[in-house]
Amino acid sequence: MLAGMGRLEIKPEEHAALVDGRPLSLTVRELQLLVTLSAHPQRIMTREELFAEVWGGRPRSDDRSVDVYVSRLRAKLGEAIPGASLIHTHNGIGYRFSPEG
Amino acid sequence: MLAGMGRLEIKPEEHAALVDGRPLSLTVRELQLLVTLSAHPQRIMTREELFAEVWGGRPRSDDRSVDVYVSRLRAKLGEAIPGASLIHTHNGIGYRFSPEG
DNA sequence: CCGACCTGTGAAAATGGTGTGAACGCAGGC
DNA sequence: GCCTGCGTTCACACCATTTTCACAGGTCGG
Repeated sequence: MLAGMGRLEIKPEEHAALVDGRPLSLTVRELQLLVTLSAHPQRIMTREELFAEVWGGRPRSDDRSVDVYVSRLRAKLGEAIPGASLIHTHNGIGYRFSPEG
Repeated sequence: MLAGMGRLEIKPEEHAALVDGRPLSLTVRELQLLVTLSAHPQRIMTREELFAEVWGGRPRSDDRSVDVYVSRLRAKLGEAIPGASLIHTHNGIGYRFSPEG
């Protein structure tokens, strides 16, 4: 419970994500993506769903924006919570947020 | 109910198979196969049927794809639900999915 | 105008999935 | 108990997808 998650709070209304009470410095897009992912814990979300929520509309068929922002998000989360892996890849489908790690 | 099955939920629409609420990390093929098998509980399905549903078309006469993917599926299910044997071999015919184990 | 940052894109590198052949093991018939 | 046929698993080569990097254009504040 203390390991990995429980340390991370997400407050969309305050445009903030906190680790141990300290705000991460996320860009708007990164935060939107984190909010969207974490709103559906343990649920596998397709790129299309994520894109629709964060960017709006439909992604081009070869659009890699979601992947790139997942990568950036992971980098910042990984720095703030070393060892935690909160965002899981589901090959050929999309991504899944898991509070447990 | 708690032993073996009842722990396993299969949600094709969500591209997921859950054990105790947690998604297994199955590949697309593995999931397709599990979905197909579990759609007909207690029914013996031939390799031809399974191949047609998952791969489409007819298998080559010496095609072992179905067997290999059954093996991979069993491995992942066995890890997630130790002791359960959900997929039964019917020699010379095919495979059968049994929720009871 | 300048510098700092955010954003999306293309492309290279890394990772993971797929199907095949071959080795192995088990079950059933004799 | 041995043979034989089928099922199971392994190892590998090929292909697809994901991850990461570098960059160019845009925006905002000083």
